[in-house]
Amino acid sequence: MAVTIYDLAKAADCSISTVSKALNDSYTVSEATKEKIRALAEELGYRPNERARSFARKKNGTVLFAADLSRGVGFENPHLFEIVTGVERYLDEKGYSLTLKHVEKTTAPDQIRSLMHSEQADGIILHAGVLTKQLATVLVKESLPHLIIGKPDFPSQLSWMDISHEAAGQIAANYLLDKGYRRILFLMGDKQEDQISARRLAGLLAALEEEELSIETMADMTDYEKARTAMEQILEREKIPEVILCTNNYLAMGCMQSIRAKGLKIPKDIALMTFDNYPFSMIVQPTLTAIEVDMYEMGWQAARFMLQMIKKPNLQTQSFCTTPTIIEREST
Amino acid sequence: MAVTIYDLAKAADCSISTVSKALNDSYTVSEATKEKIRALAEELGYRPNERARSFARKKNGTVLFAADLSRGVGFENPHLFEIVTGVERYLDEKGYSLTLKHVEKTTAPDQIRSLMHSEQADGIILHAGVLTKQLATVLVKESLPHLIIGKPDFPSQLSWMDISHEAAGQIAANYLLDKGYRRILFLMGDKQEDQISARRLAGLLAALEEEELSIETMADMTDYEKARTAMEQILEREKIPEVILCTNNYLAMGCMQSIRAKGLKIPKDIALMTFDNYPFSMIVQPTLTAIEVDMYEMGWQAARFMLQMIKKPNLQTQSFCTTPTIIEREST
DNA sequence: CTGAAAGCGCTAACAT
DNA sequence: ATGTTAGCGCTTTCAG
Repeated sequence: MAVTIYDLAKAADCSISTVSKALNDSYTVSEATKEKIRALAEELGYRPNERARSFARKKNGTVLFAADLSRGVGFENPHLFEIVTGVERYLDEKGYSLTLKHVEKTTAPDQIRSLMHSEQADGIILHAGVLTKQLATVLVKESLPHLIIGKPDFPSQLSWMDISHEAAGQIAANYLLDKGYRRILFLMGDKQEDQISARRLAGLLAALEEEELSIETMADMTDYEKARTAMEQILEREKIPEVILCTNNYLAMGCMQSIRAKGLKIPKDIALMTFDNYPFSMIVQPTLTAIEVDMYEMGWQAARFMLQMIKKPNLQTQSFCTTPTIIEREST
Repeated sequence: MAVTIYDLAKAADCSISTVSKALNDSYTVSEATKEKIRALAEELGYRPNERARSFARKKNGTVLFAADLSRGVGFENPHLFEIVTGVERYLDEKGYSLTLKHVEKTTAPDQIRSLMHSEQADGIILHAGVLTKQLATVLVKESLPHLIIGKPDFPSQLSWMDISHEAAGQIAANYLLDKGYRRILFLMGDKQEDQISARRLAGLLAALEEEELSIETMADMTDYEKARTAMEQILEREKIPEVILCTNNYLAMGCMQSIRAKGLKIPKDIALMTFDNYPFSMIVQPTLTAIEVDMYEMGWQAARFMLQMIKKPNLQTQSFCTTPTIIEREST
């Protein structure tokens, strides 16, 4: 049997409460006995039983991270795991644990209510992908400590956190302006689906308007191949853009293909820049200048807020995390 | 306050032990009272307190997944998270939870000993990347329920699980032979570091030897650019290979670049195939035939073994998971 | 088939 | 500064 607080008390010739207090560094215990008990604990290899601890304290020291963890998500959405990583690291630093949980959009409200009521965790961070109004109601009404990753697309009392894609757009525009680029073409994603591109564009426009400049855009660039053929046509123009800004690496790759095929040099003849530092902006030739959004950092911040909310349950957080940074490379 | 087993007992006019048994579907309780209690539980919105449960049962229903979760790992190692996903899904199905934990190679032995002794989890799945002999000793000596993801590179009594890269090699070779390809060139990774390529080669050779064929290899293809330039030279030959097999998508991308630049057609003039269905084998033109290793499936299996070992602590598992499959596309 | 009672190992009033 | 004691909410013998 593992050594318990009783064994320690016996060995230290004191009561279990003194041991408990000593180990929890209570100020009502003399430094001398604390020392003694700590030494003894070390010697006997005592490890407090976390189960008993959670039970007595009525909290777990655990936060839940809930998202749709369907097969393939590791590949399709590495961002998600970068966030998870940041969350875990912060929690770990503060003595908390991270429990990862798959939930599905349709069943999430019940699942989450159940998980929280059964007190498996002290709070929950959840990906906006599984959020519904119904779930929002549960979260708010039952005042469950929560934080949504991603801004909900409906008004609510929810606590959430999101990357400022607008800021990313501004940063990108300012960088390009500084570099002397004026004729900019922005390749965006699906017109309906891709809200992120739209928000980036808003940021780009905000920055460019200050200089009374405009920007050309092409939407519905949903994959590599579309970008490649679009780029082919663009290069047929008499006057080509000075720089192509892509909303993701795949599009950038498509552009690069066409630019090369045409025999043009990057960045001499035309520059190329992309949002997201992933997956190949650093491995292609030339390496691509990219606007990176630091998902790890966002996870870290999210965890920080989460713990604050666990401590102050009436706290509400609604904020943008402005973490985009430029990684300057050879393509601009 | 949340509704407890006492409230239920009062409502059902019976003792708490009967309630407990009813809810745990014990056969010593009549079907009638079970029904009554279940209905009442539903009605009152009773959720057993998991903390109390774990405490009383002396187990958590939690398994730990430990790996090095440094910043960037979500991007650099999506495989890892695909495994995690598979693990979580299996555990969830069996009523278990997954706790994700960052550990570092150097401190892992202490961290893990501490985690397990404090009974935060019933078992631990850990990534071979953080495994050391010292840790192996801890795991074995203290007979902690564990499973290593990846075959340890030293002999031990550890339980582990790994993808059969040899099988993947064989599968690849057989596919190519069936397709009628004979002159095969295999682009491998770093000669020292990349054990996986070596194991794939072993499988390739095994299959080819049966047909008394050989294979050409080029090692130290550590990135896109190396593959691109290597490919340029290869295409200068009088007699070029019939098919290029790459150990990862980046190399394939490099090859593709050169093949196109030379004006050759894939697969008419030269075929291309790659290990790993990621990240761009499906988005390039032509789409690439790939040997996919199903990491999700491996995670799933790993979780299955883990639960077995939790139930039978003296069980040992050392096995290869043969999950590679061919995804045939346009490039061959 | 049901109930009484003894924990599970620790925390946190409260008393000394 | 230290000790006593009553839980935390549930499971699990053991009687009945």
